[in-house]
Amino acid sequence: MGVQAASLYAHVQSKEELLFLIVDRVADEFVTAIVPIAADRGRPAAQRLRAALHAHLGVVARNLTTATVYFHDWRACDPARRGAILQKRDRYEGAWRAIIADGVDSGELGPCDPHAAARGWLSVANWFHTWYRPEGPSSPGAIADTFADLLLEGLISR
Amino acid sequence: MGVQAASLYAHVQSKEELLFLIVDRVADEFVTAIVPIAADRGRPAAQRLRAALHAHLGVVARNLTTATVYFHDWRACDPARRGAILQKRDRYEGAWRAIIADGVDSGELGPCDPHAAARGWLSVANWFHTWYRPEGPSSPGAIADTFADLLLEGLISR
DNA sequence: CCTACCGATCGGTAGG
DNA sequence: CCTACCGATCGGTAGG
Repeated sequence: MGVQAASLYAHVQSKEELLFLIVDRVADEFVTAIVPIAADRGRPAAQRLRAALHAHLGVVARNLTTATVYFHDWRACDPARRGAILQKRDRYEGAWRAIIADGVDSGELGPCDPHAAARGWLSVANWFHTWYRPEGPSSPGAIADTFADLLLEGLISR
Repeated sequence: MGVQAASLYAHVQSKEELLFLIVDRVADEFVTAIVPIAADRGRPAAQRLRAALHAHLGVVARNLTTATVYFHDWRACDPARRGAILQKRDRYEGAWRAIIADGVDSGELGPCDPHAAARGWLSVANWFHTWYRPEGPSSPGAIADTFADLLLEGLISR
């Protein structure tokens, strides 16, 4: 940022608060991005899952540095702040589970444990930041489509 | 380890060397675990992928602490050692891609980009260490089966 | 937002 | 493997 390290303390009380401000902002971006998709219960679950993956990879791609801090260092927050982050993460992951549960209830998706299935989608989504490079050949949107196809249709030929 | 921090320097030259010894050992475990599966080209690709996921989650579950260091901190190695780690990782991920390519060639798996498909499987595999707890209700083997089903058959009802 | 500074911790060494 | 120690870095404060 072109600023002396000591100057940061005019803006934050401690290094730990700075970490929390970064991590909490990313957590909010994830929640904000999925809220409209979670609310759109009339739409087919497959489309909503695809949209959620698009949204997630978009948040990561637009905030690659801070998203990496979010995934890497949220555990380093003090217990109270970590609790606030965990609540937002739980809300976010709950939205994924609810979308899958909707699809299972309607028969659109095969019978499955929404918790386990959401974990699969979130694994792909959360691992993304470790390998995505903006200068690479594929856009986050194209990558989201590729993985949505894999997770919806599977690998087995038919 | 019940030892003074300074005493470690009787065994390692630097903190960086200690990091490398941990990370390199985990990298070797991954490679060793997949070699026989990669070599077993007569077997259906779906079975080999399932076995590879079993093997991967087993390595992580049996080395939860060091595997976490592996995923979290391999980038902190100095460039030369980081290169050695990357070579092992590339060899490991190449084995996954080869299994998928075998399945695509034989028609057992649908037409797909083995690179992208392997990335999906490896995302699930590599994210595992962030949430797995040995005292939890599911064994690594059961978890591997659940995810293998999801990735092979997909979520869509049929 | 910078300079000057402080105490604590950290990576590492010497000597036993 | 421990004690005693060293220089450098780190988180943070005071004063401007």
